[in-house]
Amino acid sequence: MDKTYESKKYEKNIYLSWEKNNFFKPKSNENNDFFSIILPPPNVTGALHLGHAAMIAIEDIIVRFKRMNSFETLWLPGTDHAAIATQNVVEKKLKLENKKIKDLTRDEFIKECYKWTEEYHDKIVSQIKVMGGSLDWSRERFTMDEHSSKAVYEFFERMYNDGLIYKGARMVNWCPRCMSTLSDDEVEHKNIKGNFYYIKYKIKDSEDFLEIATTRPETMFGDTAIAVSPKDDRYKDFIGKTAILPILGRELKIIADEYVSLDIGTGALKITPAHDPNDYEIGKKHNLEFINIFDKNGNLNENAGRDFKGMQREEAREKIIKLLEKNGDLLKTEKMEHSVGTCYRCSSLVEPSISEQWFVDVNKKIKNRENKSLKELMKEAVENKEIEIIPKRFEKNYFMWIDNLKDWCISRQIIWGHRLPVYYCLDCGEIIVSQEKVKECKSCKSKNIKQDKDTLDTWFSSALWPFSTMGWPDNDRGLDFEKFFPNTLLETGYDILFFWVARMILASKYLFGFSPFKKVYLHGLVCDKNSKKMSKSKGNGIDPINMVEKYGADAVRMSLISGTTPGNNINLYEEKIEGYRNFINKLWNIFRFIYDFENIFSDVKINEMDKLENTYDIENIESLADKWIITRLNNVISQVTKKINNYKFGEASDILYDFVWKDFASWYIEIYKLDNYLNNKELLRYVTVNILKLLHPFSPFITENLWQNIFNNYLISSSWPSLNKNIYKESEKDFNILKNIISSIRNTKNQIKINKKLNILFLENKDINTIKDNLEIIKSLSGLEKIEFIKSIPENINDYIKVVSSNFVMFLEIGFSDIEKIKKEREKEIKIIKNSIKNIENKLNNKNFILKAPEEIINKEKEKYNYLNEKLNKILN
RNA sequence: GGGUGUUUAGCUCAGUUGGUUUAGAGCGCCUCGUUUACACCGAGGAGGUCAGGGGUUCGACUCCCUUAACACCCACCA
Repeated sequence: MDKTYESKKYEKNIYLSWEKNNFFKPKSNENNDFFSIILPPPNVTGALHLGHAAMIAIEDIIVRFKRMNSFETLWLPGTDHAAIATQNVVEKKLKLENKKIKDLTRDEFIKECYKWTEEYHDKIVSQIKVMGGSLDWSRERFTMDEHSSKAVYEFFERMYNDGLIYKGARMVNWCPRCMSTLSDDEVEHKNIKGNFYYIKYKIKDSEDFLEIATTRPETMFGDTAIAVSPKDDRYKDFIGKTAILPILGRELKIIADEYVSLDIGTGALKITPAHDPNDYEIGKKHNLEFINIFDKNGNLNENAGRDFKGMQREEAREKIIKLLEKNGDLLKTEKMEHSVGTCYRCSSLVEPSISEQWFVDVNKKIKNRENKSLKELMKEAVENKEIEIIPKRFEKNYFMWIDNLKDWCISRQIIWGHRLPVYYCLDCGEIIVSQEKVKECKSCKSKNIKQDKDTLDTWFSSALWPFSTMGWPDNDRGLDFEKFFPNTLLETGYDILFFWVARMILASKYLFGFSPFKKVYLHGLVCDKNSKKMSKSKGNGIDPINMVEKYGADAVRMSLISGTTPGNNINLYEEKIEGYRNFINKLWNIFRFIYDFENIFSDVKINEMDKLENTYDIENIESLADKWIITRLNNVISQVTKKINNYKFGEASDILYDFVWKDFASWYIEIYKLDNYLNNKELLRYVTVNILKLLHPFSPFITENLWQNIFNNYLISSSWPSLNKNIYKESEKDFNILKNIISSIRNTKNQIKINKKLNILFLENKDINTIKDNLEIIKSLSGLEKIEFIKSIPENINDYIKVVSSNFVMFLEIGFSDIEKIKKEREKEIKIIKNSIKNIENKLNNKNFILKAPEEIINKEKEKYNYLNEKLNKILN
C-alpha cells in the first residue's frame, strides 16, 4: 500500500466494477421492503455544479444505507430538457457562429438543441459517476424521450378534457429577451434604484392639471385613463373630466376607483391597462381601451407615435423625460427604490403584457376528485400528512405559495420543448387536442389544419417525473409503477419547492388521487465561505469535478455532508475539502497499519467471513481497551443508524469521523501496538470490518477499496452492522479514567518541557487495580520509565511533582524542584474547581432545587460535589 | 407589507425531548516531537458573559416575549 492514498488510482475502476456487477439495480428481498427515490433530473445545459454534488452525496448516502439494510432499492436517474434554459444556451452558441435563430428552420434548431443536450448529457452522467452516485442507469430517462413525452401529452389531454386547461387572453409576464411568456414563479422580483417622476397631465379646456407620479414614464403611451380614489376630496371635482396625455395629446377619462390609495404617490394614478396587472383589472372594470405599446422585443411600437417607434424602453424613457422637461410638464424627480420583475433565466426586465395563452385552472372543481380544485388537492396532501416535508418549517412556505397561487400559464413561445398537442382548423376555427397528429378537422372535415407553435413550460413535464419514469401511462416498465410508486422519498434543494415539488404533487393528486412521495427532504444551497451563493457571475464557484481530481470524491462528498443540517445552506471552501481528504488518508493509513504491518487478515478463512461481518462473540473479552472499543463501536452503530434514519447526515458523519480518528486510531490502535499487549486479532478484525461498513455510504470509494483488500466480495452489497446485545457498559467509565491519567501526565510533562521518560509513584486507593491491570498502557502512552505504588506520601518529595487525575494522586519524578514553573497552571485549575464547587453548593443549598428537581439529578450533583471536594483536597494536600 | 431562517472560539460550523465534572469539532494560532500506519502526522495548550434585554423554571445555548443585525422567500402598490 502507498504511504498516502491516491484516490485517482482507484475510484474509476471501483465505479466500473459496481456498475458491471449490477449493484445499482433493485434487488428483491423476502420482506418486500421497497425504497424508491428519483434523481431530480439535472438540466442538460451545462456541467455539474456543487449543488448537484451535494444532492448526489445526500441521496447516495440514503440509497446505500437502504441497500445495506436490504430494502429493494431504486434510485432512478435522468436529465431534464430545461426548455428556456437550453434554448438560451443554444442561441448563445449560434451567436458565436454568427447565426441567428431566425436563420434556422424549426427542425434545424431542434437538431441543434439535441446536439447540445447529447453532449451535456454525457458530461453530466459521467460527472455523476465521478461523484459515486449509485444510480440504476438501466432505467435512465430524459424528459423529452418518447415515454416521457407520451406522459406529457396524456396529462395535457386529460386536463383539457376535464376543463382544467384553457386558452385565454390574460395579462402574462413577457420576457423580451427569451421572447416568451413566463409563469408567475419564473419571475424574480428584484429591488432596484430608480426615479419617481412627477408629471403634469393637463385638464382639457382648463388651466388645471393633475400631478401623476410614475417610475416608468415610457408606459404613458399606453395610458387610457387616470384614476383617483372616490374618497379623495382633493380630486373630487376632477372625476368625469378629461385629461390630456402629454406628448401624444390623447384624451384620457378621469375615473374613480377604490383601488387607488390616497397616500401613495400623488393619489392620482395613470392607468395603463395593457401593461400592468392592476391597471388591467381596472381597465376591464371600467371598459377602458387596451393599448399595447411594446413589440415582442420589448421595444416601443407604432402606438407610441412616430418619434418613439422602435426605441428601446430605457432609451425612450430618457427621451420622454427630456421632452417633458422642455415642455414644463416634468414637475420633479425623486430617487426611490422599487421592485421590478426579471426573468429567472436571463435576468431581463419582464414586461407584463396581454396575450392569448394556455393556462391550467387551479380553482376549478374536479368531479373525479370529490369536487376539489387542484389548489385544494395540493393543500390537502401536506395538510393531511400524506407528505411530510423535512424540515417542517418549509410546510408553511408551501401553504403560503398555494394560497397565493393563480392560474398557471403553461404555453411558451420557444421552440425547444414539448409542442402543445393542440390543432386548429383554419377553416372553421375548431380547436382539437390530440396526442396523434391531426390531419382532418373533425367538425368540418377540412384538411387545412395547423398545430399550435407554442411549447409547454418545462415544469409541466418535470411534474410527471416520479411516475412517468416508472412506466406511466404506457406501462413500459413492468412492475416498477406498482412497486416504486409512490416514491418513498423526494430529495431536492429548497429553492425548487414551488417550481417542482408542488407541481409534482399537483400532477399526482390530479391523476391518481394520492401523493407522488411520502417524504420530502430539502437540502440547502451551497455557498462560499462568506455565505454567498455560488454563481458564475460572482466567480465564487468551486468546480466539484476539479475538487474530485485534487482531493478525491470521498473527500468532496464528506465536505458537503459534515457539519451541515437539513434545509440550511452549506458553506464550502477548499480548506474544508482538504480536511476531509486528510481524514480519508488517515483511514487509509489505519488500514495500511492493519494490513501491511499487522497482517491481521492473513489467517482468515473464507468461512469465517460471516463472523467477521456480523456478530462477534464478545463473551470472553479480557482487556479493558478491548471491552471499551467494542462498546464504543456498538454505541456508534446505534447512533449513526439513528441519525441516518432521522436525516441527520451531518451528525452521523461527525460521529464516525471522531470515532475513527480519535477512539480507534489515537487510542485503540496506539494501545494495540504495545509489545506486551494481548493482541486480540479477532476483535480488531471485527471493528475494522464494521468501520468500513459504517463509512461506506459517506465515502464509498475508499471503503470499497479497503474492503476488497480483504474480501473477495463487495462492500456495496454487504449488510449494515448489527448491534451486540451484551456490551461492557462499565468499560467506558474505566477507560476514561485511563485516558484522563495519561492526558494529565502528558500535560504535566509538556508544562515542564520534559520529553524523556520519567518515573512515577502512584498512591494506592480502592481503584488501584484499574491502574495495575493496565500498567503497560499507562507507561507507554504517557512516556514513563518506571511505575511504583506507595501506600502513603513519602517525606522527601522535593524531586517530584504532584499530578491529580480522576481520583488518583501521582508523583512524577522530575529530578528537581520546579514547582514555580507550573504553579500558575495549578492555581488556574484550583480556581476552576473552587468555582464549580461553589456553584454546586448554591444549588444544593437551594430548597427549591432539593424539593423540585428529580432525585436522579440531585444525586448527580451531590456526587459531583463530593468528587470535586475530594479532588481539591488531593491537589492541596 | 407578510413570512422564515441565522446570530455559539480569530474563521467555518455542530449541539437530539431543558440537567453529561470545566459548552464541542475542524481550520488557524502557540509550545513540544525524526516512537517503523500516517508531517495529508503525533502530544499538549491558549481562545467563548452561547447577539442584547426581559420572562417561565429548582435549573435555559436549549422554551416564551422583545430588540438589533444579516440572509432568504412571498406580495400588484403607482
